[in-house]
Amino acid sequence: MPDLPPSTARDRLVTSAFELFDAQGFDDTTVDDIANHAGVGRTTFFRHFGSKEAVIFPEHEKLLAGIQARLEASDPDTRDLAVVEAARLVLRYYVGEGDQARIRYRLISSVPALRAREIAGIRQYEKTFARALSAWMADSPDGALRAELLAAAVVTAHNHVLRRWLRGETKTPEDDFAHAMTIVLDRDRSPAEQTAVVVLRTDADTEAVSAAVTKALRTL
Amino acid sequence: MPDLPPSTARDRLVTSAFELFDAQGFDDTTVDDIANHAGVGRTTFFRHFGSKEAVIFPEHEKLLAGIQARLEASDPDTRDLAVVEAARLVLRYYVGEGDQARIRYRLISSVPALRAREIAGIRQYEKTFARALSAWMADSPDGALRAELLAAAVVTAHNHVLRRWLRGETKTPEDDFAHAMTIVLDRDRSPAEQTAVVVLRTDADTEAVSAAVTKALRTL
DNA sequence: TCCCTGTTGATACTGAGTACCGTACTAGCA
DNA sequence: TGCTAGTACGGTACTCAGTATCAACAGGGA
Repeated sequence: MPDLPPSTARDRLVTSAFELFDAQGFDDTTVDDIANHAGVGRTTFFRHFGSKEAVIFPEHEKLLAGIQARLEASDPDTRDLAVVEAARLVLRYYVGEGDQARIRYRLISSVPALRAREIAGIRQYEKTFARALSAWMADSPDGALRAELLAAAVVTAHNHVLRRWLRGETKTPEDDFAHAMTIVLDRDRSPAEQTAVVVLRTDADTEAVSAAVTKALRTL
Repeated sequence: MPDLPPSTARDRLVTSAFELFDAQGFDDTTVDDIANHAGVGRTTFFRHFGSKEAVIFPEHEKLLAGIQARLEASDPDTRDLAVVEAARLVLRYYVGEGDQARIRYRLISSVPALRAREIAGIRQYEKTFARALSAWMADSPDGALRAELLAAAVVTAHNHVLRRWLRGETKTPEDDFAHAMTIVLDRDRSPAEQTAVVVLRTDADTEAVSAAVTKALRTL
C-alpha cells in the first residue's frame, strides 16, 4: 500500500513522514501511521529516529559533522573563511533540497513541537561554531564572549537568508548569503582594525608620503 | 506530608518540583509525584503548567511581558538604552533568584529535555527583541538583518554573563553585563558612524579649524 | 554445521498530555 | 436567605510517544 520502495527502510520512513505530515498534519499522524505507510514496524522507526520530531531533520547529524570537519580543517588565520564556508554548507544543503525544505518550513511554522526541535538543532550549530571560534580567540580580551557573538551572528545571518529563500522572497540565496556575511564580518572587526584614509593635498612625491606614513604609524 | 503550604497551589507545585527534581532527578520524578507532594491533583498541575518542563521556568511569561513592555515604552532614538535595560531585567531576575537559579542551571545542564525548553525560551526573548528592533530599523538598508543580529548579540551576551555568574565565575554580574553591552553596541555601530580624529599641527585658531571641518564634511 | 552479528518485528509497559465531568467555593444580587 | 455565574479543583478514562525485552531471520565465515 505504500509507494514504490526507495530502497532503504530509513528513506521510506522519511518520505512517508513528510507525505503524511503534509497531508494530515503532524498531530494527527501517529508513528504507527508512518511505520505502516513505510511498510516497516514501529520499532524500526524509533531505531532510526529518536523521536517523532527527528524524522523531519534526517540529515541533521551529518550537517553538524560537516560543519565540525570544515572548522577543524582551519586555523586562527583563516577563521573568517572557515565559518563562512561552514555556514554555506548548510545553506547549500537546504537550498538543494528544494520542495522538501519548503514542506519542512510549513510544518515548522505551524507545529510548536517541530519549531522547538529546529531551534534546538540551530543551537547545536551555534555551539559548534562557538567552540571552534573560542579556541581560536581564547587569548584575546573577552575572547569567549566575542567568539559566542560571532557564532551567533553567523547563524542568525544564515537563518535570515535561508528563511527569506524558503518564503520565496529571494531567488539568489547564495548572493544574499555572501552579502550577509560581509555585514557579519564587518561587525566583528574592531574599530582598531579598521583603516581610514584621510586625504590632504601635498606637493611631496609618493615615496616621501609613504615614508611619512610609516614613521607616523611607528610612533604609535 | 508536604511542607508548610506557601499559600497558593501554584507556588507549592513549583517548590515541590524543584525539590523533587533536585533530589531524585527529572526523569525519575513523575507529575503525579509533584502533585502529591504539593497536595493537589495531577489535573491542577497541567492547568498551571503546560508541561512537566515548564514548571522549571514559572516566571517565563512574566519576564517576556516585562521585556515587551520595556521595549514598547521606547522609540528608535533610545533603542540602545531600551534593549540594554530590557535585557538587564532578565539578568536581575535570575540573579535575584539565587539558589533556585543555580538548581535550575544544574538541572538544565544534565537533562536534555530541559535544555531544549530553555533554548526555546531564549529564542522567544530573541524574537521579542528582534520584532521591536526590526520595526525601528525597517527603513535602513538590511534593517531586518541588522535587527536580528543586534537581538541575537544582546541575548548571547546576556546569557554569557548570566552563565558565568551561575557557574560562580564572577561575583559582579551587573558590571560584567554593562561591559558586555558596550561590546555589543560597539559592534552594532557601522564604520560610517565611527568618528576618527586626525590631529595635525596648525597655527589657525579654533574657529577657523571648525569652519574648515564643517566645510570638509559638507563636501562629502 | 555451528556460530556470530546485525536488522527487524511483536509485545508489553510507563508516563505525559488531553478531554470530560462533577464538585466546592466565592461573589454578587435580589 | 436563596439563586446564579464564574472559577479553581479533583477524578476518571483515554491516546500515544518512547522504552525495554525477546524472538525470528538473514548472511557470512570458519
